Amino acid sequence: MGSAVAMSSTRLLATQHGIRGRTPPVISRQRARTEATRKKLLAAAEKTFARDGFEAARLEDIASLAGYTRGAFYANFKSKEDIFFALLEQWVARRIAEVAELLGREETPAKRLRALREHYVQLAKDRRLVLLSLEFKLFAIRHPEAHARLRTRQRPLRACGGDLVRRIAHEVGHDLPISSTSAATGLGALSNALLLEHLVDNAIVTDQDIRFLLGAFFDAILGTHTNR
Amino acid sequence: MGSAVAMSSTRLLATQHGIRGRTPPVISRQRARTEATRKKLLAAAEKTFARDGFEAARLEDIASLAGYTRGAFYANFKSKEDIFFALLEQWVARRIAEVAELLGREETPAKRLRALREHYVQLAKDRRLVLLSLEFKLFAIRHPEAHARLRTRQRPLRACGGDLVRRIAHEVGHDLPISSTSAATGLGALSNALLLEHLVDNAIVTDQDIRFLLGAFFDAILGTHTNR
DNA sequence: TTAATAATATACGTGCATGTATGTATCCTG
DNA sequence: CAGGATACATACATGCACGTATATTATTAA
Repeated sequence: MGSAVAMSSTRLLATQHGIRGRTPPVISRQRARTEATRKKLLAAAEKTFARDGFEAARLEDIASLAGYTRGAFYANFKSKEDIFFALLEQWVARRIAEVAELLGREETPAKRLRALREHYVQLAKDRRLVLLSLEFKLFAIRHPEAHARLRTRQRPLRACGGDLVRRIAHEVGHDLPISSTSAATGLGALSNALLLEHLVDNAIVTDQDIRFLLGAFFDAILGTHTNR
Repeated sequence: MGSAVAMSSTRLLATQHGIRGRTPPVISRQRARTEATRKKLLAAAEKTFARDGFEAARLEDIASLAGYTRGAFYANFKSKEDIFFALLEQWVARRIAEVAELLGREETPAKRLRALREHYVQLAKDRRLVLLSLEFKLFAIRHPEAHARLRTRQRPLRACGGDLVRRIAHEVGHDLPISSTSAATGLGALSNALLLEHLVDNAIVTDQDIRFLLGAFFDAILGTHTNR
């Protein structure tokens, strides 16, 4: 909708023609529609993969959850693997943005350190996030031909998290005893694993347990000794 | 083959009759055969589930890996779920035995503490173990109707690990800041998670990283400060 | 408004893993 | 050694998710 502006030129061809009162939108409605359904399909795939796992997930479910049939799916993606990889890219991009945002939010180094600590605790509350990242990892391990590709996509995220940890550790004058990337990966790994245990048996691993264990691990790695 | 002999008393019926020189085997050869194939099938299932995951695993593969066809499978198990649960029980029993064994091996409390520490490091080297326990957990999370059942089977193992940790911590005079069960579960969780990360990208999480991170976590929880 | 093109739905064919039914060999009883 | 039972294999039926081919609806251009 948007009565907005300027000749459509769907792609390269800027078809000049007598301008009139109502100028066509820059982006054709068709393209907008396509992108919208792609997003809906990706969102639906995210939910479905997290709920059922990659193997058990049915394209039918993904499409219908997005409000379409399988026809729409195949118009946008080649296969289940295809949308899986597309999801991974979206995922990595989002999480990198999230990390960057975290760095800029707090003012003082001490506050940033606390924010990072809290970040890992919060990470352990996002069920979808844990299950999805598990699917990515399991897929990589079990599909040698896709392993390299998945690893390559994941690495920027690892590096990004590692940078964050290194920077914050450096700010508070602490030397990491291992590579910052491993440290960040380790923290994320524990966070994921604890939520998983919590989901399996929340009577054995409680929310407080998670908070405590993650905090202890964080302090052990970043050499800080905050309250508690 | 086996020129052996005589009365099998397959189950309860101790058919008394004139005893002869060679006393018969208590277990009939048939039962022995059955148990042998069950074991082979379970071993094959263990490999297959770890390699492909529960969903992708095919009964055909399990059977053939064990040296049989699907006929033998269905003679011993009702379905894929059935062997999955059977595997879980075997698994829990074995790991509990393993933990008990660990406790009795070392002499002094200090040695036992070190052995426990090393135990978690070694845990992070068993690929099949990690992938299988992941499958169990994911299955529990994703199948509400089976969740309670799986949780019930897992709990003795958790309790057992918790006891071990508590006992050893107590021996060296340390008070655990959280429940011993959570502590043990947390340690196991980190161990699993780190191996998983290592399998995904062994350039980012190296063997030394795993050893260091696990050690740091262990010391943070059990309050010890051993060398490196 | 109409013709052309893109987006999505419907219909159809196919493969594959499951489960069952039946056949065959091995083992036990007497 | 014969008849019956048990362990396993082979053959068959079914269902289900996938992928493709075709039809229908929405959008754009003239």
